[in-house]
Amino acid sequence: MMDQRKRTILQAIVDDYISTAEPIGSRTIARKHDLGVSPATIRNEMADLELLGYIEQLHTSSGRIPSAKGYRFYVDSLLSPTQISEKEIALIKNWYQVKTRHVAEVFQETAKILSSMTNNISLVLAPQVSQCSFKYLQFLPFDHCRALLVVVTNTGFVENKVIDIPEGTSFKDLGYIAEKINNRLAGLSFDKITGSVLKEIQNEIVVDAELFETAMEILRQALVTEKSERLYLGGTTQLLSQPEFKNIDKVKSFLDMLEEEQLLCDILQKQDNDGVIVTIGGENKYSGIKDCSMVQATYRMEGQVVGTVAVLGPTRMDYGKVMSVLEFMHRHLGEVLKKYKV
Amino acid sequence: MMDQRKRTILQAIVDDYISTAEPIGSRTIARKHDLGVSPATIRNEMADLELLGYIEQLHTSSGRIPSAKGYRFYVDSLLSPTQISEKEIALIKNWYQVKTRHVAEVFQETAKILSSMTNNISLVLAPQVSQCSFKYLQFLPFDHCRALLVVVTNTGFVENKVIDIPEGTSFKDLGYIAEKINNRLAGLSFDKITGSVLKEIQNEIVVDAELFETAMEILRQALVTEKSERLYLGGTTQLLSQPEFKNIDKVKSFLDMLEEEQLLCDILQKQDNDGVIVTIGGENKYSGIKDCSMVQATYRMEGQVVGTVAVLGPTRMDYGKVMSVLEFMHRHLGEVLKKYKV
DNA sequence: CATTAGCACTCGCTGTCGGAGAGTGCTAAC
DNA sequence: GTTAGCACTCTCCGACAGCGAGTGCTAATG
Repeated sequence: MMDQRKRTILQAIVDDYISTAEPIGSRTIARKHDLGVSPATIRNEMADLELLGYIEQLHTSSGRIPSAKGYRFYVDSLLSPTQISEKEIALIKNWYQVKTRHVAEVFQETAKILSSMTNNISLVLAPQVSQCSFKYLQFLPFDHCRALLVVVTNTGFVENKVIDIPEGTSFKDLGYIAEKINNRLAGLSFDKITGSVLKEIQNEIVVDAELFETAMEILRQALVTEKSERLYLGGTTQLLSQPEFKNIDKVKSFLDMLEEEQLLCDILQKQDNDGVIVTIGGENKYSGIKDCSMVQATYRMEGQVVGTVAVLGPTRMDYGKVMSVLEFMHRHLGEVLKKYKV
Repeated sequence: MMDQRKRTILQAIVDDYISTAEPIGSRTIARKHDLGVSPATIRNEMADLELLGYIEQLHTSSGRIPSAKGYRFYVDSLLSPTQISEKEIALIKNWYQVKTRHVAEVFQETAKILSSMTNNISLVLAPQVSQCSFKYLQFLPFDHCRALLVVVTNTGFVENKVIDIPEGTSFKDLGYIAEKINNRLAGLSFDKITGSVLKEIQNEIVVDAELFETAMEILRQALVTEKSERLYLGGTTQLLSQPEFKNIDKVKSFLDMLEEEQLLCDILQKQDNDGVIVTIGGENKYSGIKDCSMVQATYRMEGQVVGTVAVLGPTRMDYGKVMSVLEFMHRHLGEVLKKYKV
C-alpha cells in the first residue's frame, strides 16, 4: 500500500511544506526531487495518498498539504533520528555556564535555548515541589525591626523575603527558632510538611508564638510560590514570524491561552515512557491547540524523572530539529541541574 | 486665535479619536457634542485648526485626526489634572501586599499594574547600582564542596548564587573572609568598590587567595546582573489590542526593539523637573517610536530621585488616565519600596 | 459679519468581473 | 505502468463602478 515511491513523495510534500508553508503541486515535486517520473505520475500517487488520508487539499486545484495523519507517518516512519551537532552542543553548554547563577535561571535559560533553536514556543516544567525536600532556613540581619529569611531546598531553590519581626525579638531568638525548625524539618519532603508537624515544633518553642507564626507563614508562601513558578515559557514572540499566525486575533487568543499556567501544565501529557513524544494536531486533548503540535521530553535527576521540557508550534514544524534538540535536553538537563543539587 | 470654541472642538476631536481610533468629521462632532452650531460652522473652525497645525487629514475628504501639536496642546492646556480613584488606590495597595516578596518583585508588579491600568506597555527603571551601597555578604552551607553566597544591598536587593569552594576550605574560613569583606565594604556605594579597594582587602586576608578571587568574582557578577536587570517591562501583549498595530510586521519590529534594554534606557529622558512628563510622537529622540508617545515620572527614596516609571503607547493614548496613574506611582512607589530599604 | 444651507467634488471602501496562473483529474496513447 | 494532452476549477489580482462619508466653496440669511 505505502510503497517506496509513495513514501518518497509524502516525504517530499512534508519537507517542502515545513519549509515553505505553501501547498505543493505535482510539478514542484517533479522539479525539486529527481524522481525520474513525470508530474502526471506523481499526480496519480498523490490522489492515492489523499485517499489514504495522508495529505489533503485546501480546495480543488490547490496543491496538497500534509494531514495530521501524514505528519504522524512522517514522524514515525520517515524521519531518521538525528542528533544536534557538536557545535550546537558546545554553544549550549557555554550558554548555561555564562547565563545561570541560580537554579531558577537554568529553567529560564533552557526555555530560551529551546525556543531560539527551534523558532517555536517552549515550555519548561521544573521539578514538582512534592519532589523537593526542605534543607534549611536561616535568618539574616536586616535592621532592628526586620530580618531576611532565606529558605533553601535540596534542589537548590533559594527563596528569600524580608519579614517584619515582632518587637523585642532578639537575633538570638531567631537563631533559636531557625535551629528548632531545621532540626525537625531537614530532609523532609515538602508534601510531608503538614499542619501536624508544624504544631509539633510549635510546642517545642517557647520564645514567641507570633514570630513562629510569621516564619511558618513565610514557609508556606515559599512553597506556594515555587508551585506557581514551576512553569517557564520561552519564545512567545516566535509566533509572529509564522504564517499560521498572520491573523492578529489568532495570535492574541493564543497568547491569552499561554497566560493560563494551569492549563499549560495540564496540556503537557503525563508520559510513562521515558523519552521524546510527539503530539500532532487533533491528538492534543485541548482544542485550543488542535492545529498545533507539541513535542515533549522528560528529564531526570538521579535517575528519577522530575520534570518535562516541551516545544509547541504549528503542526507544520521542523519535527526533526525539534526532536533532536529535546532529545538532547532529555539527556543533559539533569546534568546541568546537578550543579545546584544538594 | 484659539478661542473657546476652537478649544472645545479640538478637545472633542482628541477625545473622540482617543476612544474610537477613527477620523472625526464635522457631522459627528455636531451630533455628539451639543455645540449649538451646524456642521458647516464646525467645518470652518476645523479648517482653521488644520491651518494652525493642530489637526490633520489622512486624505482630502476624510475626517480629521489630531496632530502631534494637537496632542501637545491637549495635554498642556485642555486636560485638567485628575487623580485615580480611591477604589483603584486600594486595589493597587492590596496588589502590592499580596504579590511582592522581595524588592525585585515590586518593580515587576509595578510594571504589571501600570500596563493593566493603562492598556499600554510600561517600563520601570529600578534604582541604579551606583546609587545602592553594599550592605553585607554571607556564606550559607550547602555541601562539602559548595556554598551559597548571599549578597545584600541597602535597597534590599538580595542576590544569591551557589559557588564551588576550593577543596580544604572550612566553613570557618568562609566566615572569616566574609567578615573581612563586610568590615571593609559595608556602607560603601557600589561605584566606590573598585579594584584598589579590593586589593586592600586581599592583602589583609591570608587564608586562601583563590577563594577570595571567587568571592570577588561573584560580587562583580552580582553587580553586573543588577545593572542589566534594572529595566522591567510590562504589558507587551497590549500592543496587539491596538488598531495602530494591526500590521503584524509593525508589531514584530516593535517587540524586537523592546528586547534592546540599553536602547529603552536611553529613550527614557533624563528629566530634571521632578514630576510627570509627556513626550509626544516626533518629540521622541529615537525614530523607532516616532508615532508613539511616552509618559514618564520619577520616583524617590528618602527624598532623592532614584528611578523612573513610564508608559509607552501610540500617540492616541488616554493621556488623562496614563498621567494620573503615573502621578500616583510618582508619589507612592517610594513608600512601597521603603519596606525593603535598610 | 458670523452662521448656515446647498451643492459639487474627492477619496476610500466594497463588490463585481474577467483574465492569468497554478494545479488537478481524466483520457487516450505509448 | 507511464505519460502527454486537455478541459476544468479555483485563487489571486487589477480594473471599474457605485456608495457613503466628508470636505470646501458660495450664496443666502438674521
